[in-house]
This record gives sequence, structure tokens and C-alpha cells, in this order.
Amino acid sequence: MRVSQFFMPTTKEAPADAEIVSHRLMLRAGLIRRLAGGIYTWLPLGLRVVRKVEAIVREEMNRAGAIEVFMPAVQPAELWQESGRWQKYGPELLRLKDRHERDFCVGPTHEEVITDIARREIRSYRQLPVHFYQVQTKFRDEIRPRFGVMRGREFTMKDGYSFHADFDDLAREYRNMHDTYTRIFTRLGLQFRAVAADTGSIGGTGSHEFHVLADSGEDAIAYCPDSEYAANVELAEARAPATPRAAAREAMKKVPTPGKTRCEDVAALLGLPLGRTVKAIAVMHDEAFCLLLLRGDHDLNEIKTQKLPGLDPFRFATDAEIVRHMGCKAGYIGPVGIDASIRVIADRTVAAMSDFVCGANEEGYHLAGVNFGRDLPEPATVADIRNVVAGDSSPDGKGTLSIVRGIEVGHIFQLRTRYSEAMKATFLDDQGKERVFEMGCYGIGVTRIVGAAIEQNHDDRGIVWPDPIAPFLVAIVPLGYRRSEAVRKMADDLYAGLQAAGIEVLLDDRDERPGVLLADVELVGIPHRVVIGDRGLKDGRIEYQRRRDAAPTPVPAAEALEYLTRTLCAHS
RNA sequence: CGGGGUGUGGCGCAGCCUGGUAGCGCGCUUGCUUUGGGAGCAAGAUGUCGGGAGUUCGAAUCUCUCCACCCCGACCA
Repeated sequence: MRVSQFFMPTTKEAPADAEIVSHRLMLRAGLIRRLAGGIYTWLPLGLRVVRKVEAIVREEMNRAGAIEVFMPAVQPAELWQESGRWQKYGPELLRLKDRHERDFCVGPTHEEVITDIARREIRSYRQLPVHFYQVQTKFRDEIRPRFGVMRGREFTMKDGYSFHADFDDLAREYRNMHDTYTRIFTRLGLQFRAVAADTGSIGGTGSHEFHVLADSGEDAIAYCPDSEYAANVELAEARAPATPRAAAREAMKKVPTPGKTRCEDVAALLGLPLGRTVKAIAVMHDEAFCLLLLRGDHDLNEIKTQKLPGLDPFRFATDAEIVRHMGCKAGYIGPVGIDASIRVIADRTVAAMSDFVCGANEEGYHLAGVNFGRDLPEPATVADIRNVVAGDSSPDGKGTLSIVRGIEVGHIFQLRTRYSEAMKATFLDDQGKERVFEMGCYGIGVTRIVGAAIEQNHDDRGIVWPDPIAPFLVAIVPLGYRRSEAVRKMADDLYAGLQAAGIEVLLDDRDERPGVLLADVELVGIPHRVVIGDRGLKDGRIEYQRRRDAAPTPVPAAEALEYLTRTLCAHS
């Protein structure tokens, strides 16, 4: 492709509302343009990257035995009413009416449609297993779309759904997909990690997320460098401390802590480590008031907490409710001397603490040297309700956890019979008995991968595409294409030669100054580049440089084509 | 949804407080010069100042209202 005949609107500045690097770079490099909140046009250069990602995903899905279909983006409400999600899905589901006032939605996902296909078309166990997938535009009316294409409302997703006669076969396909996804993200040239995940509202049993590792990621991932363990922090188990609770050594005493409502402030005032304090978080389940105890330096894990009996769902108590139940304002509440009717749930770590500091239930005071059993009853419930932190012992017992941030780009679920039951999707087994399908579902955020790849691969000059998804593998940058006969001839010959070799090459034949050409090729992140100028040609040389190289490699002009063909083919 | 903020040429912004009819940088057009890291000079084009209503002799500026977009939003007891 010649840049003069392409469309590559690069800019020096990015719109002020683009917050993260990938978004800024995608705008600046002319990959996307915003149409409305969370809705983007893919410009030619960006589209090429999307297509690269799609192609790899398709190849690997096909290789894994899945079959491509293409389902409608607009779906009738009846199917969603059948599965119960018309009510459950909430405002994220974009609903619309046709001219006959019939209800439809723009599909945020396609379980209903595919289950409908399966129940109509698949009658016998002999037709199983089967795995359908598609690459399709989804629409989710996010409350707050942000980060450009990473959390858009309209996006491209590969979604696959598998149908099985029994759970064992579902488990087999689930492993198959785990392997397939691993291959896909490896081929995409991304640093990623598969992690155990919460199954969330979709339900079902097993679930893994695939995360591209990047500091800007919205998810926290706990993993063990010494073992295979990796899980979303939402899910990662915080084990009970290995050492049992130490015996009480201090007497309980009330200490004045005026104006110190946060554990950090109290600890600082008393000259104690934050880990010696206990914070009490007041929550409500219906009208029942409950106190959650966490060590001062730990964070509550709402998902784990929600799973406790009697807390599904819970919400945080209001200030008024805290005063009503505790007789004290927020900031100084604690578990000592409270009404016996208040349920107290202690995190495992807290249950093993002694001589700790907590609120005194009196404004301006905390208690120090507090001990369970002596100063207050043992907690009614001890549970894992906190987020793991770096340094916690790994749940598999094989080392300690580290925390990294990730961008979720893939998710695989064992749906089991959630949809097949609701929608009466059945087949006849080898006994002639009617049974519901076991189902799996597997998603990859195609357009999000483009953003995630940039988050992971950029520098201060621009994007650095991994070879497999680069819009062009190599760029020819002639300095003085319109001025120098020799430069133009060399560039044209090399361009023709590389094209003939089947290499995707971009020739920047614009009549621009060298600085502009070089800045642009770096901004758009073409992984390999060749600079041709009169200066080098005089000595019979051109320059080859990879996007991450600090300096160019001189290559004899006469051998350029052969050298590049060899080098680039090794890369692709 | 609640709170905060911003809407001025394609992009980035100033002007608004203290009303007097719009400006800067980038980009764009034309010409000349320049050409190995985002050129220089000269001449130009581009604005219903987010929409509507009001106050006023006069509104980008003050008031009301609507809209769009952005940021933050359990709690850290």
C-alpha cells in the first residue's frame, strides 16, 4: 500500500478526553474515530489490525473443531423473556420496537439465539457434541463507556457456544477451549495469563478469564510465581493465617482519638502498624444490620461477602442506620460491647488477631489491646471476606501471591444447563430419554484486544505492534521520494519486490519532510522499517530498523530485498 | 442515578469574573525557499461561540432551561 493512496490521518495532538495511552494513540495514529459515546468508526489502518486479530481467532477456532455461524444482531424479545433475561439484564440491554410495536433488543450476547437454534435443529445425541461460534458486533449500553475501544458500547466479539450430551464432554471441550485460547493469545504476541474467575451472573460452574497484562488494566489478578495458581482477585481465596492467634498480652484500654476516623490515622496516632487495627464495616441485608470485621490494611471483597448465607444481597449501611444500631457515628464503631443481636462476621485474618485496635463505639475514642474471648465474644462467623494482597500465601499452598493488573480479553464458562433448561432445549440420549443440553460458552473481545495490545506495546513515540497483528509488517520510508530519482527507484523496486514475496508493506511516498515521515511510521507502530535516503545510497546502503531497535542496521542496497525477505519471513 | 466539570474553526486552547460583536497554536489552501527527526517566509480560507428562551441599546460573556460530552461516586468506620 502506498500512503499517498491510503487513508492514515495521524495527528500531533489527541482530544483532551482520551484518558489512557491506547486510546490516545489509536486516535493519533488514525485507527479509530469516535461517533458517539463508546461507539467508534474503524479507519483503514485500525481495521487492518482488527482483521488480523479476527483471522487468528478464526484459524484457531476452526482448528479446534468449532464451526462458524453468523447470528442476527437484532433479536426478538420473546427469546429473552423465555430465558428470563428480558427482566434481569437491566438497562445495559438496548431495547427497541419495530413498526408493529414488537419488542426487540440489540444483542449483547447470543446464548438465547444459539440455544433456540440448537433446540430446533439438534434432536439426537448422535449430533453432539457441536460448537458454533461467530465474530459479531455486540451492543452493551454501558453506564460509563470509557477508554475508547476498551470499554465501548458497541464492539466486536468472538462468541462460541458448545452443546454436549453430558458434563464430562463439556469439561473436555472446556479444556480444549482453554488450550485454544492459550494458543490464540500466544499467536497474537501478547503477554497474558489465564486466571480462575467468578462465574458472575451468567451462572454455571467453571470459569476462566484470559487477561492481557497491563498496568492500566481494570482487573487485579493474583498469581503465584512458584506454581500454576492464578485467579481474579474477585475470586482468589485468602487463606487463614498459618500461625494461630497469639495469647493476649495487653489489657484493653480506651484511647482518645479525636477526629481520627480512618484506620490509617488511628494507627499513625498510636504509633502502631496498620496491621494491628481492625475496621468494622456496617452492612444491611434487608433490615438486618451486620458488622464485617477486616484488618485495617485489608479491603473488603464484596463478591465473596455476597456469597455468605444471609448476605445475598447486602448493601452498605447509611450513616443514620449506623447511629441507630450502634449508638455511635461512623468512624468510631467497633465490635466490643455491642448488642448481642448484631451479627458479627470476622475475616479469617481478624479472627487470628490479638491485642488489636478498634473503634470504641464512642465518638473520639478507640480501644487498644482488644482480644476475642476476653473483651468480646468470639465472632459468630469467621469467613474469607477480603481481597488477597501481595505476599499472601497461595491457596494451593505452594508459595506466596503476587498481584498484577490485567485487561480481560477472553472468558470461558461452563454454562451447564442454565439456558437449555429455561428454554427447554433437549435431545434424545442413547437410551431414547429426553435430556437437556450441557452447554459451554466462550468469548473473546476482538476489538478490546486491539486496545489491550497497545497498552502492552507502546513507547513515548507511539504504538509498537507485535508482528502478528501489525497493520503492515514493514514500512519503506524514502527520504525525498519526490526529489531523488535514485531514492524513488530504490523504494519502488523494494516495494515491488516485497509485495511479490507476499509481505505486507507500506510505502510512504508522501512529499513530506523526513521528520514527519519518521514520526508517523513510529506513531502508527509498523514493526519493521526501511529508510532509504540519498545519503546512504551514495555509499550503496539503506537502513533497516525494528520498531524497538535503538539504532538502524545498514544493509547494502543491492542485497536489500534478499535481506529483508529473509528477515521478515522469519518474523511472520 | 447522584456529585463535579467542560462545550469557542478539523484538533488543542485563550477570551467569560469586570457585556461593546472573536483570538492564539497546530492543521488546511496558494506561492517561493527548504529537505536525514514533526521547516521558514508571505498571502489566504474556515466560527449559527452546544441548542432555546430571557435581561440589555448591545450577550461568547449575565439569568433560566434543555442537550451533549468528560471525570468521580460502597466503604476504607
